[in-house]
Amino acid sequence: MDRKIIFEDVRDFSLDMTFDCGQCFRWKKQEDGSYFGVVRRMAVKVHMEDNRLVIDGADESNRRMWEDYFDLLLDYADVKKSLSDIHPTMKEAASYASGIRILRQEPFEALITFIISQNNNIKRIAGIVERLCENFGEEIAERVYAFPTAERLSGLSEEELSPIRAGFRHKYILDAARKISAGEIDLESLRVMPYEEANRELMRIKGVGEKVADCVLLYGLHRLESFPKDVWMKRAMKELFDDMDPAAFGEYAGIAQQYIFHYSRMHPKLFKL
DNA sequence: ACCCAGGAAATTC
DNA sequence: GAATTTCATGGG
Repeated sequence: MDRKIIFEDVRDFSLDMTFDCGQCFRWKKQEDGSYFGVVRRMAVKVHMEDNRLVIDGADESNRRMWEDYFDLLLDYADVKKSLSDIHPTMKEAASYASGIRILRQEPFEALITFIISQNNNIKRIAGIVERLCENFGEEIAERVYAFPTAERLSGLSEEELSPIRAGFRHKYILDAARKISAGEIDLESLRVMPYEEANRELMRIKGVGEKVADCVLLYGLHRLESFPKDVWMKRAMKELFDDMDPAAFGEYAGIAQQYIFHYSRMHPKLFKL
């Protein structure tokens, strides 16, 4: 346990909120309250000590990567302040979900996990993703698996995917893996592409519609202007924001979306009329 | 048994 | 082209 990275004075950050707000599916809470996760074939345990973020099992040489992953360079207090001015309910949601940060997940992982997310619930998504990694990801340590590569998945049949029990989504996963591994779609290029164009590019994959494409762009490519609208968000925008245009949230609409999503999901009674 | 879940494709109107 | 149905699976 001598390999560790410590980030000092980390504000506006809660591991519980960030890992449990539906943006990621592989971080697991441990008995001691820390979280265990795998990112880019690196397995680590993270916890907070006051305002220090501690990443156990990480090499100092990867400090920049982890800083990036947790989006520590963006001033979320500043973002929250400007978003809160836009709408009173936004202020309420941002205050409630104030510890959420948008992770920079791996694009391919975001693509596959959000394909799995369609017409599904978060608990079961996590189970399917876990089985996907155990069955087809490289074992990087004892009983610890990396997220499978596009190349590995592209060689599978629907039948071979059956142990993950994702049902009708198996063919979607295979189409995504094949288009990525063949280079037919280059996820990295989506970082700089005009938003609508990047969204359309992703929708060429079977099982990827506008909402899943929005999620991939937000969680995998850090396009913070993205505003995925699932059933919760549609309800929330209608009931709590009088159907206002999400574009009003501007360049950080994706962060607003995550605050609202978490706030809504934790207050389901708001929608029971 | 019925309904829903971070939707999208297929079908029908 | 817009509205509805279907698609696996599991939990409430």
